[in-house]
Amino acid sequence: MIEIYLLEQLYAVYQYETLNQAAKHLHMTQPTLTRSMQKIEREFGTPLFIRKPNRMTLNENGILAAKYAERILNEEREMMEQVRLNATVAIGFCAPGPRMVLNDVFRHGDFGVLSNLPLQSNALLLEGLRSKKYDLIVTSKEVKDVDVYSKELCTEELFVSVPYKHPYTKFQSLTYEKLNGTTFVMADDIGIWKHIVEENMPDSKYLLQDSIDALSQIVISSTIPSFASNITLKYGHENESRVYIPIDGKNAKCTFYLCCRKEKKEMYQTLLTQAITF
Amino acid sequence: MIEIYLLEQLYAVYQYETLNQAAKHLHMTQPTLTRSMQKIEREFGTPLFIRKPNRMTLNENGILAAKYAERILNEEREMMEQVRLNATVAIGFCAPGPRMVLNDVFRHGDFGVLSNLPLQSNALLLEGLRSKKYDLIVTSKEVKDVDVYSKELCTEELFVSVPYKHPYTKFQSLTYEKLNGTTFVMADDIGIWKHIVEENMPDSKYLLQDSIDALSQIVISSTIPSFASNITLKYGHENESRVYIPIDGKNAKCTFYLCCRKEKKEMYQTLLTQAITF
DNA sequence: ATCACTTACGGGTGACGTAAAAATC
DNA sequence: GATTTTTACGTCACCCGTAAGTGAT
Repeated sequence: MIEIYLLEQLYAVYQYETLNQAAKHLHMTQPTLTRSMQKIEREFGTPLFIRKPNRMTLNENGILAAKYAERILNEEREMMEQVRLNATVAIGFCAPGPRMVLNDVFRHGDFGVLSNLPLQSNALLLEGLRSKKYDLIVTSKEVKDVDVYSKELCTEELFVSVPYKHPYTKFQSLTYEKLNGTTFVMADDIGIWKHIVEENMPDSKYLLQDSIDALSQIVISSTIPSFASNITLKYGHENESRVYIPIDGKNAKCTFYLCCRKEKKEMYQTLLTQAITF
Repeated sequence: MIEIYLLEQLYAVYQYETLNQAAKHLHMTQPTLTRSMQKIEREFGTPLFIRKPNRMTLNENGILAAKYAERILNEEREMMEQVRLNATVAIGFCAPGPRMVLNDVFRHGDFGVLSNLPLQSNALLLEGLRSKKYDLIVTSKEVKDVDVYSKELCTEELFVSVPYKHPYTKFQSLTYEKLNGTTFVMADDIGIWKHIVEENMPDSKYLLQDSIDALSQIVISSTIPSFASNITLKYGHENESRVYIPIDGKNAKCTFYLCCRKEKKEMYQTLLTQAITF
């Protein structure tokens, strides 16, 4: 039995011609490769190299072995890809909050791999679910379609994030009316929430950030109010230098529903029940 | 990267359905398999089994992975076979002595694998060399064919082996004439030597043994004379309870020649020069 | 009680890196 | 002197077996 790691090393030596070069590409040292090549020869029970004091060349047999190695490595790569693909559950989201929830479920559970697709509107999600682009979708409204099984997943509640000395910190809670007109910094890609805040605070200005890193930087180093939620706070996006104030009113809450095609209900049964954490 | 040994174990679990059975066939313990299957799941990043307290079943994904594993294992087996085959040098011998010599050379040198073919007469060897059944042959006569390159390999000298108190032990050396009529125990498969001793000691009886083990047993536990040679003695077939007496005369020596087709002389150059040890 | 799997612990192999040597260019 | 391969040495990971534990039949 010749292990994959040896075949990988043999193939690298075949490709890069010297142990030195091969070692560089494999991110290891030459002596290790020397030993590996000796081991491979021992296991085949036949020499694969023509050895001269400072030159090592694959012989006819070594080239044959290297070509087999290439085939096997490709098969192995294909196996990894296909098995992972087969295990991937495509879930469409309308907001980043529920994505955090399910990411957490997938990380700790036994449901395979969650593919990371861009956020979409409820309508597009439902269309994608029907066309099997998605295995599951998370919508912000209950779906009453006969072909679709849906179940409440979680409720996200909006918070305003401000620095310690900000005037808002004297309130226990806030409302959209009070906040309307305030300038916020927020991520661009937050799905449904963008419409919600823009509709409820039409006079506010929103400094949209493409990258989460950029947003974090600005939140840390400025006094501009920002948004958070019970979900983002739970999953470690809480900032020590900020105070989080809940927003009252039913428009500041959003309940999400996890949906699948009815015929797949069985398949995702465990997931559908286990995912309920809020 | 999933190593071959893990794929082998996964495939065994697929075949034998329980860890218990698979472990038995793999000659290992269940806990080891448990850990291996956990490791494989970690490396794929997705579950491959449906786990119940005392039952583990491959899920759809696990079956897919197991089938890939089977393919890769077959490829690996094919690689081993083909590379070894490609490295095998088919050598035909007319006697076991030179085979020991070359076996030793192949064991310690870099010439690949020596295939173990039955002993043949010089004529059949030469025919086999021409028809490419053999890459090399070892004959007991120099070959003067124009297509064949031959080189002296070694000279084997015959000894008689007798127990310590045997009457022959008073002689420094013996001759065929003196020995003729003696009963010997000897291996059946000793090629040319069988003819040599039968011709030179026509009145002797030969207790032929098919297996080397049987011969050894008889040599150890009886007082029947037997044969040996400078070569068998060198390669560890010497017996503490026996005395070895050389046989005089040119018919008790045999010089062997290593031959290849002339066009292959280059290829076996190193071997041809390095093999000369007697 | 037996079976099937998992967890905990300890040991030995071996894969790796570092250092240094040998040999060629 | 630079490059390439090999050898020597020490370390750490990990693969394995033993023993004990959990849960189901």
